[in-house]
Amino acid sequence: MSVLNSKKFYITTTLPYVNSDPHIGFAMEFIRADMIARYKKIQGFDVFFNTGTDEHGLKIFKKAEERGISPQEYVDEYADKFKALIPLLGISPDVVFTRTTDEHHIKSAQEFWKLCDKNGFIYKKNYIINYCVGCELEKANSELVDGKCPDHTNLEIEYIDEENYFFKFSVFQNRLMDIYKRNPEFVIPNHRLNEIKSFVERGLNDFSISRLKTKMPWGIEVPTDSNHVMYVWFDALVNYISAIGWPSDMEKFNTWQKDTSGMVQYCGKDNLRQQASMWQAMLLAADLPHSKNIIIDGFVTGSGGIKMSKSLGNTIDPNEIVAEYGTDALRYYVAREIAPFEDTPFTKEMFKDAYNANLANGLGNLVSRVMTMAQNNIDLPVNVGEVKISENIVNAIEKYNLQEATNIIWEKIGEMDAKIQLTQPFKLIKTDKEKAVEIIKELVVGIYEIAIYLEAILPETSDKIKKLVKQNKKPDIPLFLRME
RNA sequence: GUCGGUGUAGUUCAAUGGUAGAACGGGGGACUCAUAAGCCUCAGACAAUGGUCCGAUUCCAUUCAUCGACACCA
Repeated sequence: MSVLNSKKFYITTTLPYVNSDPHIGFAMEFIRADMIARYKKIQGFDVFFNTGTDEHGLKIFKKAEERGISPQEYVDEYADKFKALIPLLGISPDVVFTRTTDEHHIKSAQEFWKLCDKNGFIYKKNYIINYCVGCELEKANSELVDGKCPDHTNLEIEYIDEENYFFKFSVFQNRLMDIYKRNPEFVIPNHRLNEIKSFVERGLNDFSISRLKTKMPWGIEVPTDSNHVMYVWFDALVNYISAIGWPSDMEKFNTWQKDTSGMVQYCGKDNLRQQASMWQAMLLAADLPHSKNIIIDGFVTGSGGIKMSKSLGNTIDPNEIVAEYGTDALRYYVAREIAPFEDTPFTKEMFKDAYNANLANGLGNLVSRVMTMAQNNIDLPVNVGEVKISENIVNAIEKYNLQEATNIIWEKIGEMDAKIQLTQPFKLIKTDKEKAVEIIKELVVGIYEIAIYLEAILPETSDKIKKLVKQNKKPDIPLFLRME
């Protein structure tokens, strides 16, 4: 199969850290990236779609220890849980799943380290660690309250002096600012670009990129020093290029990183700095091209914008939603009801309301009423012809604004319901059959168009509608049953 | 504390220096092809205070509320 001449597109999610079960925030990110990937495929691009799991680090090591299993057993179990999202969320089956424990990733991360080292951007220095004996964990300065661990205020923080490798982040300030200035769409939405600009503008500190192996054995060994393992940055972030063959298959790498004019990264707002500054500096350090777009999502919150947490009991489990409403219902909600780029509350109540109003009463009901009229009054399937995605939907998706795109589709659904009311083909059929059939045919073409528009958003539903049109048949069971 | 964002109907959002729009939810109506769905229709809002202006929801200031950044937490 020759793909030499077609356009290329590379999109990736962040790799979630596997210290807990998949949550709705990642499900949202995954679904959105999938919609963009599917859309690009429909537009004729060859698409590389990457996701995976971040599986190293002290927290995972400790959790495995607590459960008395090996870290590898622990991460295997979690990798499976995250892989299970692919069918659950209706993700393209050809998505590439990169684990940071994969052999090729480990090699890639080590080569990346060596290259940055060779280029003079890695050095060793002493690093003071805040260690809480109560948590048995290192603490960041920002995690401390009045110099103490908030969970163990009775204990003193121990300051441990150890040697770490550092990355010369500070020298990239101007070059990063340059990227931001030359690429006004580099970070989407714009206010997040401003945020990262002001962060970089204030000046950058080098960051620590290794840990002593004696304290944290669960990581990728630093290739130049077997006493150290890599800290998360030089491990997890490198997956974006290890996934596409760097450095073992440079032809593949060039296809997906250079011919695409850069990777598109989806991430949550808590990942802005890593993706938009640290990772970009790392790419510069390795003489690799920077990313094309970094799309920042808001958080899914509980009712009233309150942070979701297990203790508040306001978390949403994607498994539960899909079990009750189906994959496409969740995809619909993610695309249209959760604001792109901003925080949005998500409650089961809100979900049910949106489902009933727009999927059961809206799309599902429209397909039923149109196809019933078609089946009863037209002998052969309607010739629907060639349908292209409309211009305004294309524009919305180019801006990664799935809400705007789906709004356009639902406007069309509303217009079709209004048209049926206005033209009343179900009544006209008794007096002017020819005219009524003509209207019904137009309606069938209309829902076929909607099916085409929905291909990337609700693939399963899109297929169902196309099939019904081709068979000139009303659905045996409603597409989306009303929920009470 | 410093810097920045936001505050509009019950809810989620939109627009605008000059009668504030929508969707969902709620009330009413006529219809029946459809999942008691769809259509029509009614009610309902500019956080507070001051200022600029002929006129402010929109600009400015202050207050209150809320979110974020201020780095090595992923």
